[in-house]
Amino acid sequence: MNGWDEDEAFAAAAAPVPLSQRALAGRGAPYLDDLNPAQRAAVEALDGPVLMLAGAGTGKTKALTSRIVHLLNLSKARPNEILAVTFTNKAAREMKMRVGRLLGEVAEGMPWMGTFHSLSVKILRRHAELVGLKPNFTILDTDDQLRLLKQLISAANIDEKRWPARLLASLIDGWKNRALTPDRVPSSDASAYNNRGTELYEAYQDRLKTLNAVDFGDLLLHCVTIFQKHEDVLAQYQRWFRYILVDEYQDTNVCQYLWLRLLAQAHKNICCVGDDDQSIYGWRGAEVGNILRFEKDFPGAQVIRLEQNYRSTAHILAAASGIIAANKGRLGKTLWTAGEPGEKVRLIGHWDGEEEARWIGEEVEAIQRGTRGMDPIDLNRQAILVRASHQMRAFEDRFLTIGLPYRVIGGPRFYERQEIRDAMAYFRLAVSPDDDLAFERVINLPKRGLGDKAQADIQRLARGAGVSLLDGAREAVAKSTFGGKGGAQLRAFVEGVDRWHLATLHPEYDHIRLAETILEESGYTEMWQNDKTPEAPGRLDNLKELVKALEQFDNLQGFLEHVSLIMDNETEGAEEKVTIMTLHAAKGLEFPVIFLPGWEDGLFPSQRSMDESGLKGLEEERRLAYVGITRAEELCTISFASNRRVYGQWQSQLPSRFIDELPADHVEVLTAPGLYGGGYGAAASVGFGSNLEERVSKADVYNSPGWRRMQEQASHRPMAQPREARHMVIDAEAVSPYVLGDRVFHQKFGYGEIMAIEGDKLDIEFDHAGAKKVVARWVVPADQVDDVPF
DNA sequence: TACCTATTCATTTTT
DNA sequence: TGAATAGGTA
Repeated sequence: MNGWDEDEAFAAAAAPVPLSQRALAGRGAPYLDDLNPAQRAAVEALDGPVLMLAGAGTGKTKALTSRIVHLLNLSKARPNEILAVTFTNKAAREMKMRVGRLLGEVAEGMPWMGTFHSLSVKILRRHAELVGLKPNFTILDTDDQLRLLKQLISAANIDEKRWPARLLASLIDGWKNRALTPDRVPSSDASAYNNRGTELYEAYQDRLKTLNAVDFGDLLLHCVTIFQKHEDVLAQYQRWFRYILVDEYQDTNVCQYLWLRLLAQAHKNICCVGDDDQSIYGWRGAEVGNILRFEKDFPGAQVIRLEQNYRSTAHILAAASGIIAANKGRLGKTLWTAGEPGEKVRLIGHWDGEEEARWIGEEVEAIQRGTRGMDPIDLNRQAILVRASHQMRAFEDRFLTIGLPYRVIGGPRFYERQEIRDAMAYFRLAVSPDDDLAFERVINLPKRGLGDKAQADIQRLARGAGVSLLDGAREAVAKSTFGGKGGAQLRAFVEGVDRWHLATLHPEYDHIRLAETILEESGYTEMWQNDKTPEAPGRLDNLKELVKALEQFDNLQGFLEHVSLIMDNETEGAEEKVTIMTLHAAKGLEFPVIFLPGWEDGLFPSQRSMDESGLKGLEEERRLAYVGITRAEELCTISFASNRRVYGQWQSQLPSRFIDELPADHVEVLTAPGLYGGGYGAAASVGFGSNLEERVSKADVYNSPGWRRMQEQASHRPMAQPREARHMVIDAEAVSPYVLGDRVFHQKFGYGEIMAIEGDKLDIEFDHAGAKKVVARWVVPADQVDDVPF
């Protein structure tokens, strides 16, 4: 973005001239001048169906947002008549922001810009009764869903060991993704889940209705059901949404496709943006077919291709194009750039996974310092993208050892974390004491001496009387069903919930204070404070953050209403760190420097993917490779290891078949130290320049795990480890504040004892995490660990 | 009820 | 290898 156009737009909007006037005034639309011809075509083709095929890094968000602004500018639609759908909250936020910037106003006036799910909630709340729900239905997370299914499974006398609840859950999700209500599940699926899948699906839906709850899949499916069964309702929305825009169309599933098609039928002004080459969520129900079929589904559709890439160098683009060319049935696009050829994509093989992590760590540091005539690139602008999250560990271990700061993206999202869900269950109970799922979740958390048996008794009581579990518990307290400790604690629990609930009834209660009180009085905070596991402090931190998040809402109700859909996990500080994440998580992002490790057949492409989905699976993996490479702006390094520990077993690995698909002209092959003949001078030979030689001394090579292992293999007997360096204490007092035997605390590994000190590196035997080598500044003395007061 | 031990089984995860 | 879960035992 070069900025001047935005300033211009801002200035124009600051004047109190109506948009339509401005459009007519001839000054026109400055945002149009900043578009390339394809983008401009996509922005100006306002009417009728349009498919915008936007390759990676071709400025699709810019086109999309300009298009919205253009619609408004030409008075084609009022802000509330535009439906703009994204998959993620992040994308929705960004779109809002950028439209607002172009418009010079806050895009608050666009109520129908959001994710499929949030928009569906909005619609569903208005018509809940049409699918047998009350407007205040709760949205279950996957955890609740699973717990519910487990109950149904055991009620149906099915052995959950042979037929896991997860299996049923994914089955049901799959049906919902395909917009199949229980009565529509095809007979070909009848054998699913021991022939009882459909039956349990129906039971599950009944149970949800009773609980006045929906799962994520229902949000979309219920809307589709309403649209299909109630023409008048559908017609109302059809009329309302004059223009529809969809982002990431290649990721839509059948249900979302129907949702869109139904809504678009009246005006047929639907613009879908996507890239079939970046469809990587097939396993989650996304149908590439939706985008491939677009022209058939919407006759007369215009197809506009955005092919000029503004992100990556020519070599990187060529490598990516070379890979993706092997896929069949593409709509076809050719990315090009007006920019420099840049560095070739680098390819390097390593002896094993540790070696690979070690090498990447050194590269990251070298690039950070500036290497080979390249300007220094800070850590924030470098990323390592892996196929599966377990691959991250090798890098974490290595980076921890050398003290290279990193951040891991992915893992459980904030609101999916156990402690957050527990706390939310308490809040839910306070707001709606009848929430049985919430009750079940926290009744014995912290432990109140109310185990399975006690809970079953409460269940029976409640069901017998036709009341909620809380009331059942109340009954049990009144009748003194439980003696001793459990009985007293149950009383306290019931009284507590009553008290909290009462507090929420006050029109102007202090919800932040109440939340704190609840966590305090329930003993939940205390539970974690007493917890000695290394995660406990982090969990307390998360709880604090949760309470902080409450500030943005007026009350607990409002918070609960939105949190299941919008809680994001973006509390990353400004600190400089390398990013480690999965390829999936990287979609839509870009970094100057990208490392793509683990390109080995079976790992990437993943064996499982190929086993389960055959050629389709392989092609999706290939698209993943394409996504990975196209994340890189300047430097992309692909690597593989010959040996890797898989489930604790050493396995020799073959380079990924994708590697041979890379166009050789755009790839520079590096030779790793310690690999095959690479040990001696060859370490620095092939095209690598002298930097490596400077960095990796001979001793390093000889000490590298790969070298050692090679020696072992050659001699058929284990080689002595070079132990002396590991256990020698070098001037411990001078360098490190620690002494052998000191107890320390580490954010990730918890408490441990120092076994050896080498400079600023400590060998620590952790209580739970085992022996690790860690840089001193990552730990604190055990007695200085703050008790995180809540 | 709670803890300890044996067993099982391992992708990707926008909401 | 190790995390997660189920089942047995104190």
